[in-house]
Amino acid sequence: MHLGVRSLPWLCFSLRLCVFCSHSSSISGFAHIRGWRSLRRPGELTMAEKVTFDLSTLRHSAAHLMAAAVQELYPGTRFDIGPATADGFYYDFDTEHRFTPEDLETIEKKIRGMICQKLPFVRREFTRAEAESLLKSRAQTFKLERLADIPEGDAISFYQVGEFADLCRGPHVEHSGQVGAVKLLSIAGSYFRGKETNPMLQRIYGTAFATQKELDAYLAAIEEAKKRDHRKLGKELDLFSTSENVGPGLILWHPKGARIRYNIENFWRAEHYRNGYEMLFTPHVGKANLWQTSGHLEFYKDAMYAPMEIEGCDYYAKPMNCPFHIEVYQSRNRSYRELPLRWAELGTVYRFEKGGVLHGLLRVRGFTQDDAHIICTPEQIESEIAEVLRFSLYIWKCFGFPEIKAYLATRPEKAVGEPARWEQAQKSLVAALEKEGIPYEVDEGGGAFYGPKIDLKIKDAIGREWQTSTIQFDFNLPERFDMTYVAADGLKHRPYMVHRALLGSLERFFGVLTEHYAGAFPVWLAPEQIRVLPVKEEFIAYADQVAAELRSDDVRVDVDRDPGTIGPKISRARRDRVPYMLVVGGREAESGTVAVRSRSDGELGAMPLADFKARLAADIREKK
RNA sequence: GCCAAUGUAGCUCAGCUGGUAGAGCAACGGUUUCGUAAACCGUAGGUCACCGGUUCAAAUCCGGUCAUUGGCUCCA
Repeated sequence: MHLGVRSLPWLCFSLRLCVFCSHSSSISGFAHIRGWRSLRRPGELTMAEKVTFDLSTLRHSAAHLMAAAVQELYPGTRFDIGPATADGFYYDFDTEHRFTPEDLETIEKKIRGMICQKLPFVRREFTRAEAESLLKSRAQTFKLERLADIPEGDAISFYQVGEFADLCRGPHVEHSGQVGAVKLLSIAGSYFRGKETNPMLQRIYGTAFATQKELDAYLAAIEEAKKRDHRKLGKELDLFSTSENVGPGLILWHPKGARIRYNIENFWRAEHYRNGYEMLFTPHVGKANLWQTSGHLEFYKDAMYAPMEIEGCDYYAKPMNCPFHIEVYQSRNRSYRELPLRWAELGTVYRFEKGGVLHGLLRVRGFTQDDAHIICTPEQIESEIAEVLRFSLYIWKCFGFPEIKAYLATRPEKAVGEPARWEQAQKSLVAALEKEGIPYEVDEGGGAFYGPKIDLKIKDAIGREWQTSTIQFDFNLPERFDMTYVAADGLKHRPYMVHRALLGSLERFFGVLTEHYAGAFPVWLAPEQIRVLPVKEEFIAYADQVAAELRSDDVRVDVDRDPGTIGPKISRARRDRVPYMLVVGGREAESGTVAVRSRSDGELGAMPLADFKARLAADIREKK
């Protein structure tokens, strides 16, 4: 009994099934019997086996197989949905049983069994009433809600594989053998329909590929990503930490991490000055009335650190820098002749993020924004945006991210500012994107309530995308703070204001950078650029001499003073991802040379120290 | 915040069904004097996240708290 239709636990409620069964045995190819549309029978699939399916179809089918396995192993489970995702699939279940990692293996085994059996995926259409009574009889409450979502007039279809039939639009592979290779990856909780007030379901994530080889490659990629995990590398390379005594989501930068950050910041500052920005410094806290005016207390109070009362006045740790920048603007009258103003600050802000969302450096409670505000006239806005885009691309190139994607986020339903201004702002964003020749996608309704924005995503060394830069129009704050400038007509006008962050948060960016370089920071950023390794204890003196000379050129250099052999020294330097090792012994001491070993190119042989310095200078200049 | 898992030496981890902790690396001391991916010997290091309970006895069982991890929700 290949189809298992007769023993259907919850589909078999109509005589039609019997009709189908008797016919299907004699029909090859597609069969249409009162709504049933069968696919080929398993024995006749020789041709179909060569058919390749869209990966997301295959994964969606894999999700059904997983659900089928779960239904069999844990009877009484209620099902929600099981779609394909970017790298795999999941299915949401509601069951008394709490899934454990061991269960994943059991379920996986069952799935493999079904794959071997080449069970067909069978589609059947129902009327709404039939579907409803079917789902009701099985107490599939979540499915009933999903059914109600299907618009009147749309087809209501079920797909069955093995013993499991699921309300589902499809499409699916023809039979389970085509699912290929499946791996279940993790268990997680997830709210029904993603709403916090709804019950929490158990979600199992997995992935599937047409072949085991592709699956293995994917799993290897996961392993590679794990090796690059900034939390692991941060510990291993002694870059940063958090402490229970300090508080979750608050980062302690260790000397080596701080060195890298300092290099990033210095570069950032120099480039900003070169590109017409000025720097501001503003306080970490401000009075409640400031946040009242800005609207933060109204919109984001829950996400702000609780106030501290000083002299009968509430002060809040800043969740944003903008109100302070606006206060600088408001410190005197402004003329159109001053505009545009481009004010930047590496401002550390504090946001009370919910405990469960914190993640290494990528999601924290205290972070430093590379924030800037551009205050300009409406006429200047387009060229200012274009300039920010050009500047961003340049910065990303310097940090080794040549591939950038842009997203234009437009007016959401709840928004401030007249639609005409939104229209105009969005138009200038598009014009700027086109002027810089940056391909972009439109994120309809994805803008902030106060204005449209462009988000940039960068692609790292192993192809992952990270959202970092954001360029946001703001119709809200200039109004709220009643910002004005005196124009040529002698009248007060409202300036345009743009928030923009390139690196985003320095903490987050540092995490991304660590993963991008797998901890092997390029010479210009590396906390320790050079390590001098004497081959014998007696050459430590010469090593010190070499180090001193490099240090006088502001090179970040250390000497491995361990009295041991050269092997372990090289091993340690490699472990610490030092870009250059200089091995020195009797030969080098005599000739005033260094034997250079590069992290990326291995042994380069002995060369005069001056030659090495030239090479190093070139690396730094080229940001290698 | 919600669901689940985890928390043992600086790091990576072992420690079964309860009988008051162990390895490797790192650190420190010594031996070795050595030329490109880890020499040898030794020493020290732990209120087993924290608090409470059960028990003659708790790293181990139970409850709570905190932190971390995988997700969900959120992300100005």
